[in-house]
Amino acid sequence: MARYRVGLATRERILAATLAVLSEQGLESTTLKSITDRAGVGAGSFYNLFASKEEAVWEILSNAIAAVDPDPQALGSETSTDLVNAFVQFVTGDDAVLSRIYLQLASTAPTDDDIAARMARAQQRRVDRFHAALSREHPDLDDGVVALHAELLVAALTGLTVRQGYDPSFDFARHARLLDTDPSRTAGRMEQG
Amino acid sequence: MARYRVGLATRERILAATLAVLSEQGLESTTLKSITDRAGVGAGSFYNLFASKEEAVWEILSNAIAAVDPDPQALGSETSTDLVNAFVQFVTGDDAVLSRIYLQLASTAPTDDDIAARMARAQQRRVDRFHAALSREHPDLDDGVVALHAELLVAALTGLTVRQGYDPSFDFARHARLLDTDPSRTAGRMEQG
DNA sequence: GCTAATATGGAACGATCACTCCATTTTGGG
DNA sequence: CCCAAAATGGAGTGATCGTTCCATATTAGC
Repeated sequence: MARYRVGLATRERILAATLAVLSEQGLESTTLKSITDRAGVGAGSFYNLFASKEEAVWEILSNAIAAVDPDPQALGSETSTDLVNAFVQFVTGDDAVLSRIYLQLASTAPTDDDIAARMARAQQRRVDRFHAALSREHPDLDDGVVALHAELLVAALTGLTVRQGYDPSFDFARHARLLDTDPSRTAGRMEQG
Repeated sequence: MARYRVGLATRERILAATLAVLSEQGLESTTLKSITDRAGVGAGSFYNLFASKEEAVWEILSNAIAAVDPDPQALGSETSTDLVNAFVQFVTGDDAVLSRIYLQLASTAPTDDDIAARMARAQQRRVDRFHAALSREHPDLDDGVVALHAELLVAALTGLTVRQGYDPSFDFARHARLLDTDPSRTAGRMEQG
């Protein structure tokens, strides 16, 4: 759509405005008007560059999620602790509000199949990362056990994010770092149950 | 507001319709029109009985949350396993959709102080229950450790609920029942960290 | 510097929403 | 049976939303 230099520059300004509004006002208050006002741009310009409001929002969120990757090349050097710390960074770092928006989308997913599919993919990727790291740290354990423990770990981190959402004084990092990154005991419970 | 028999009956019909629409269509699609159409009632009748749409929705949600209580009189006889099972029932039982709506509200809470306060109270009550049960089961452990473990347990359950939201094939009950209800190892990690 | 492609702002559109207003009917205590 | 209070349906209100349309201005290849 954008072919002239001015157009590409405007596109960047709009994306920056979208990030700013999302961070400061949350998903619900991120209206087209709030974005275009912030960017100092008319609605016509916006729709000359984006197919829909959703497109701009997704572009920001995708970038935010990808940005918190401790090992972008997937070299297999990251530990489960690295991954927990990356998650803590995602939730408490500079763009913390985006993690809440991400969560908000996850909760509305059941209503929207498209969103549900995107969330499922992102979640699976994250669980796979934990799974791989845990396998490296505990090569002796059964793979099914490790996979399950990875699910439980990511779920706990997600749940702590929810908790943090309505109680800003909650010490997310402390709780996150106290989670169990050793699947051994989960293994014990599986045999028992 | 309602003083005649017909009015009270209409009130019940509206609440039943609200529950039905919430369950079948989710929070976002629960408009005033969808409620009144389902109840076979005009908007005027609705506002003769309820102050706002929110009032009806909250009445349904409060009931749903209260209904999944294993020990309503708080006699202190419930175990942590009872509480986990009650949570499983809340998420996978007949009114399962309500747990997703509950979660959806939790995620939008940061935007709305009133909702945030309600959610914080409900969450605290749940954590306290787990805390009390765990303390009964492990009277020897430090209270701070048990409190922290209760937080982690409820967070994990919440996270698994999110997971289930966008992947209906997820086996919530299995994962929930494999969570660690023994704070001992958490205690170990606290000393270490 | 000509010109077609692109960019721009903002009025206008149509849909949706929660809620109000009110003429009319129904209720039930005395 | 009376009649004030309560109940009722639904048209109407005003606000907000994403999106479209279009006249005008700017860009950049030639």
